Amino acid sequence: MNLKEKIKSFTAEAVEKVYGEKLDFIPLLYPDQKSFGDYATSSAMVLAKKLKKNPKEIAAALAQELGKREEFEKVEVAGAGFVNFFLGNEFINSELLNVLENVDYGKNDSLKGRKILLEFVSANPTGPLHIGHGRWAAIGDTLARMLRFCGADVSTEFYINDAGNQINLLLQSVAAVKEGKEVPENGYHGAYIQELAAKEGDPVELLLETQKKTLLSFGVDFDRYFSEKELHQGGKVKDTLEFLKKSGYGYEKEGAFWFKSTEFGDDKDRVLVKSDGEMTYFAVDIAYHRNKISRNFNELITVLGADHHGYVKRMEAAVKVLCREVDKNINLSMVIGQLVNLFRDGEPVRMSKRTGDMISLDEVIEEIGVDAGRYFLVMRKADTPLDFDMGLAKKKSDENPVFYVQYAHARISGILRNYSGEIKKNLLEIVDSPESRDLAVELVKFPEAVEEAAASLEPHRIPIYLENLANLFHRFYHQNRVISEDREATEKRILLIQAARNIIRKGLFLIGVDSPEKM
RNA sequence: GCGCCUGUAGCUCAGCUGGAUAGAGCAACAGCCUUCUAAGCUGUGGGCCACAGGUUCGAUUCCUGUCAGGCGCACCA
Repeated sequence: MNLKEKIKSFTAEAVEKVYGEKLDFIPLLYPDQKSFGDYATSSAMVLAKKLKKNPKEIAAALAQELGKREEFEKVEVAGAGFVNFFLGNEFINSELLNVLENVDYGKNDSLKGRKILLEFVSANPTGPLHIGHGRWAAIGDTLARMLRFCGADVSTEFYINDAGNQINLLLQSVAAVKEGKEVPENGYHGAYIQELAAKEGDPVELLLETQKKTLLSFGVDFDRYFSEKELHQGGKVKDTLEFLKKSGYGYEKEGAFWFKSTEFGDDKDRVLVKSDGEMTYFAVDIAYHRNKISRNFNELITVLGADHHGYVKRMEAAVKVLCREVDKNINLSMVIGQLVNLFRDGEPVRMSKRTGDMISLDEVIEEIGVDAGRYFLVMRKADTPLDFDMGLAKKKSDENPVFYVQYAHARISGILRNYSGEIKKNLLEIVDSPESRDLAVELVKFPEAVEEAAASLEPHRIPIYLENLANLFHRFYHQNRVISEDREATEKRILLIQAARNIIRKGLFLIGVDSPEKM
């Protein structure tokens, strides 16, 4: 159990002990002022209504009870009825020793038993990946790392749309170039089509290999690349349509076969088989999800570009129907990633889909590097559009947050290189100044920061945590000389910055960014 | 017209299932390197949290409406 959860349960116990009441939710927050402690709860205000008592009185009684816990130096009542918790140095110190001894501090089993299929990117193999795919890749891969860190069993998957209309258009476009003819109006026109035409082999395979290579160079690999073609070949799509028919959620109308998604809140029913006998993409995707479910996952997560969000409702509907077949309740979560606007030093970078002259993810990685790329693409909440300035990402200055965090790591590494000596760690009280305390408390909050980020599927919280941590380290560094004549102080500070380095490394690892020893 | 997302400092954004005087970075201004990396630190200025109602002891947070922007609304993928 992480510290936050622990304090919540302490509070719940105190409430029960003093008032015999059970609260279904304990609000626990980080106060915005230092004088209000490290954590605070407003439970007394919630209880006040229920018990028809003065919130301050309740808070006082709770504080009295909670003050007995050895984790706290003091527990105070403040304001209209807040209970403020101040962590004790002894407790902080003992937690720091855990950080030092356990390289995987923060690793937990809060999501143990959850078998998750995480699908992301899933680009059509009809062209090179662009910056948007980069965002889904960075978000998806970070999610996978976070969820695993919290004990979930995660399989990552890239669904290859290697069948259907778009593929035909691609093949026609390449063939046209080969024969020296005009590319069809609705075909693909990018420069890469020319390159493909000059090469031997299946254009789809070639493009897929290029995409895989791009992703690998971005530090993103998948447990499985799932081919749409295989679904068709195995007759799985037809089976699925059969099932839908039997389930009562499929019906024939005007020569087409429809899915009754309106039963589940969709705007209209959706066509699965067109009147010309062709299956829609949606039909095939239902078959894919049926396959996912048959593989015994108990949770499905899909990272989806905002340009496909119209698709959410119908897929949720489909999964509900599919669940009935196996008599299980499988949750489908969609993480919608808003689009990326690319800039170069404030000027928008033109992206023309029609001519295919889009700047590719490869070019972006080449220009700004993997670290800055991944960092920038996960640092914003997925549901806000991202303004990505390549000029800024390249800058090695304080405008650039990724360097700020990495620099903290490099600085610590530099100090540690300068120090050689034994440390008797169990004898020491590490926290010995306001700055060291602030830094230490932040380190101890790492587990709950990761757990909350994972539980809410919000990878952007990791960079935010790291920037805050790096800031606290830099402040500590300026106020407290680490290596000095004072041997005891030196040892304490070495331990503290070692702990900080462990956490920064782990945090950067979770977003797939390197931790340089030197910069 | 309908649906989803967004609207917080000059700019880019945080704000944890409703809580205390709304935060950070950048930009601006003023300081700090004979000391472990100045890619850093300290300080100052800067806000009707888009707007209007509602629920509540308490709303940036929840509900309704309005306005603005993004993205979707096919027997395309």
